[in-house]
Amino acid sequence: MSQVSVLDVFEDMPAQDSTSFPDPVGAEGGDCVVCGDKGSGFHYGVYSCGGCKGFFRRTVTKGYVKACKSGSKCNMDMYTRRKCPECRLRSCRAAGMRSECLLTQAQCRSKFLYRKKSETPKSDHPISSPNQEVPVQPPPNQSTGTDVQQQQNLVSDISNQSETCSLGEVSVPSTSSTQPFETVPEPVSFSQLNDSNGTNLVDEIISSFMDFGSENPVLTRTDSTGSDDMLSFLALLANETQSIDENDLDPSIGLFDEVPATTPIQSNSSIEHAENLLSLQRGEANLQATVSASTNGQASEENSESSTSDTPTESVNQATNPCDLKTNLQLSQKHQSADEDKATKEHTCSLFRPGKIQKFVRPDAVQNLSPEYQAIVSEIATFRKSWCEKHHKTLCVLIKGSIQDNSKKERQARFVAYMGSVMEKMVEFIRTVVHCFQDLCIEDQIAVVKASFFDCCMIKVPILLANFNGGVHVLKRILQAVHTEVFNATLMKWYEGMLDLKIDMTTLDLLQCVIVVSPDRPNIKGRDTLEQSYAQYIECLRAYCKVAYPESHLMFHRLLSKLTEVRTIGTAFGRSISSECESIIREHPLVSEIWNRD
DNA sequence: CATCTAAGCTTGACCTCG
DNA sequence: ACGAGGTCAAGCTTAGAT
Ligand SMILES: [Zn+2]
Ligand SMILES: [Zn+2]
Repeated sequence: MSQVSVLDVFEDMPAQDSTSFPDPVGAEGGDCVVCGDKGSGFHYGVYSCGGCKGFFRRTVTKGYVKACKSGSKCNMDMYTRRKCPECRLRSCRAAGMRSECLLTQAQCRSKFLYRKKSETPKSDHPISSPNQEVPVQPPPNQSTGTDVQQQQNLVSDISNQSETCSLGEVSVPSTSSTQPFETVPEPVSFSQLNDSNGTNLVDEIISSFMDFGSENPVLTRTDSTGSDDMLSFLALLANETQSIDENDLDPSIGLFDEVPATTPIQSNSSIEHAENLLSLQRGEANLQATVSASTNGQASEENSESSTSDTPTESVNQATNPCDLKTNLQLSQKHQSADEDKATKEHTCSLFRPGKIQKFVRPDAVQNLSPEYQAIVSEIATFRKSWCEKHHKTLCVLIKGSIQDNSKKERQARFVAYMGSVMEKMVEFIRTVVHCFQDLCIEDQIAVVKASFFDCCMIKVPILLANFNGGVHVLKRILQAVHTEVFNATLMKWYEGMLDLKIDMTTLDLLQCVIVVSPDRPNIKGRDTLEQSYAQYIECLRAYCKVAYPESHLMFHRLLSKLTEVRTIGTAFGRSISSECESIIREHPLVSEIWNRD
């Protein structure tokens, strides 16, 4: 039962210019352009029959179709159209049907909730406990309520709730001690990775890659074999899996003892810190955070009811784990203990070399921006640069650790732990860079993070992969344990497609901002705030594209279409996770808020 | 191996909504 | 009226039992 992803099919097909809005295809009153059946109207831009309309909607939503067995060249008529879904999808695409015309899941959900709300205007008490989140009920399931189907619905519902995501950031929080740029510690060489000449290949390649002077690093792939081509090196690593796994790691370094896959990212010290912070803050959020911060074992009393997350209290084993989304949102500033910092420092390796990064933005480009956008861009760049300096060691440890994970179970645990850490960093990014975030109420903040998590993960994949030695290799190994083959292939294509744009990190971060403040999130009270911010980031992105990619006039439009695409793949990312991971996810409160639902 | 059966999946006519 | 998404009976496919 081989399957082919919708994105793959679309990529194969002659792409329409997504920046323009072509005239509808086909004649009113005529036959379906796809299959020749009697047309019922214009659907997704094409005059087509109800069957093809439904088929296109279902298929795009689902994300994959059964692969064709006869070379993807089947004829389409109203009788044969059922025989080969892949060819039918190709016909739809060829006819000009546009997936952009489908509403996003957030829009659908929004619509559903809106309808539901307006259906029951009487019993709707305007005054509701701030703590009591409107229980976001999924649409009623279809009649066939089997276990498997429920499971699928569950997963898809989660993607409904949490639409987007961000992979680039992992790590140990140490916001308090922002290091001055000039005092970047010199990385200790990870000398095992030597080439035949005895020189340290890794260091050499990475330094040349990172030594981009005053330029914002451009993430790209090339076919050149020059030493400045980070990706060719990554490919090299991918081809040399064995040697990296078995030989290139020096066990004496003991990197892997530090971050076992199953260790929750936050530890006891975070709780203390959370408590300290909470004592300084006032308002309803305090209660929620307190609830979240209490240890799971004790969370039975008055807390259990007010908790919006449905983590079954009895199933959580970690004695202390405040990895709750709310708590996380409270922890705007987390301190890393000196000990931890020291320990991490000792394990610095050359996977990433922040010392080589001078600037994350092209000064000349920024100067041409209006002061408003200049401020936004500079802030993003500063954050990213400081982030790299702060977290590179932890990332190195994590990536090296991932290489070490041999069993599927270990990799799944790593993935879950990693997602938790990504979530933390994403929150840090949002809090630091996206100013309007602070204006939202805590429920909105949670909704926004949940809804953008998967998409952000996808948009940031290039940052992760291009910045870290062996990133592709590591990611592939982990993903094999967690996602379906079909999805992984799609993800790699997405990744390559992003690299082909040759955009820089600041652009990716701007995209992330746009994703985060997308106003079409379900159940948002502060929609106006988001809308304003959204408009601002979109305009900023347009302006930045103009100055940063003067040679590429279509860049802004390409990025917009990537934003559409990222929703599809982000949704697929959330949906295609292996059911084997469920138990692990359940043990990680933060991650379970994203992937599990009631 | 053939047949039966239940469960799961896909389709498309028909529905509501804005 | 139009074109989105939602619904669900009917048909088709698949996996497991006999
Ligand atoms: Zn048709
Ligand atoms: Zn075919």
